[in-house]
Amino acid sequence: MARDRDTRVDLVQTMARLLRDQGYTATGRAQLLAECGASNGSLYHHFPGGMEELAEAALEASGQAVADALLEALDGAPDAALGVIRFLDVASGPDDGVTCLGCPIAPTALESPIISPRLRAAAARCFEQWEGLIAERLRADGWPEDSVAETASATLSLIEGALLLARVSGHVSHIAHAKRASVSLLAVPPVPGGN
Amino acid sequence: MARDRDTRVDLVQTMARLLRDQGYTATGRAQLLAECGASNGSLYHHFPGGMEELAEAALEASGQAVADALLEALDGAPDAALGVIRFLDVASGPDDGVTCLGCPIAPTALESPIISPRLRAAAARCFEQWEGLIAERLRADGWPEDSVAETASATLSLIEGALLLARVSGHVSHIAHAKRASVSLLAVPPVPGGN
DNA sequence: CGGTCACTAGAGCGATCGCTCTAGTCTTTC
DNA sequence: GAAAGACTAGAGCGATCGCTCTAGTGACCG
Repeated sequence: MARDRDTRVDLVQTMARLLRDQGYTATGRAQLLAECGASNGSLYHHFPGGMEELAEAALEASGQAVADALLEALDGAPDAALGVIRFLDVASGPDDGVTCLGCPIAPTALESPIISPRLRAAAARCFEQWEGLIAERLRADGWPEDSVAETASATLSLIEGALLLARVSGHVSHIAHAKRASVSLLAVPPVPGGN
Repeated sequence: MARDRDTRVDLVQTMARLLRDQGYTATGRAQLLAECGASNGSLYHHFPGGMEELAEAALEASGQAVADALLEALDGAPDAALGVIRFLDVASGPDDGVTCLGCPIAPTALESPIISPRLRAAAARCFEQWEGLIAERLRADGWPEDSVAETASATLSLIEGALLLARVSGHVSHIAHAKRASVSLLAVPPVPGGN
């Protein structure tokens, strides 16, 4: 059964990479099969639902990988802001000063609402999970409950936006700017009611 | 030649809407022509470069529309943070509590780097312009020059990320959270007048 | 009036799309 | 060794892709 696992994993990982680089619609079956060396029959054996089912599996795999990285970064940092900074170091990919891989979910997420409700839901689950991880850390740091969800949401927005801008513009500096912004965003929590 | 102008404008506006809703690759020629009632011949008369040229024109139109809204919001607000808040009110679209139209550039921008360098460049120009408008306002508010670009970048990241999350999740609350975050992000600059 | 030109309508092209289906090759199990 | 089942290879399907091309329409100008 080793052969089976390999092909299936190959399909998911290749699809995940293509979704990150160019989104769902732009990823044709022919390109996918060519790049991972699988055959058409294998694809429909492992994923009877076709491209959409494979894409969903790929989104889930990417989402979990990001969640793992985020959790590790947050756990290993003295406070949430430093955790976010550590995460962005990893998430922005190998730094060649120009290319930023960006979020593996966002491209598919943005085209999904009309194209495929199924993929939209999968993407939404990823974002929700990540936001939950950040919120959890804020709670552990003693943030007041009524500002936890709000701050976690804004932090994730900042991260996603920075990855988007960095990737499109080719300027990794957007990531650096987001890091510093996260410090002021995640400064010591204000007293409840101070707004 | 009013007829000419109308068809051309129709094409651009319909394309802009489709790009916002589903991105470039997912927008087929047939759908475009059906939704704006133009014929294939008209498309290639006005845009000899085909779908890609039309998409570039649509991105530019959308980008300018956003720039206009952003400038108006910033100009009419007492400080940058309130300007951003005003802008987000407009940019998130008519509020039905669920749907958020989102950024008209982002979907195409994210799939463009590999698909079409031309569209990537057009999208990058839009983001650059918007960031410039925010930076200008910060300068006018007396922000020290060495933090203007950085803060403008982070602010745009926050905006883009919030629009993304709101659209994918269907929770407009992400927009509200970004508004409050922009307040702490755009709090009074360190040393007014000093450098 | 006839000529010119901007514009539109839409048939038709080859290429590619996602997918189905059959035949074949493995590994496992008795 | 034979049967069974998991998996792969790849030909072929109808539909749709972006695009080219020709014919036709109507407004303007001499």
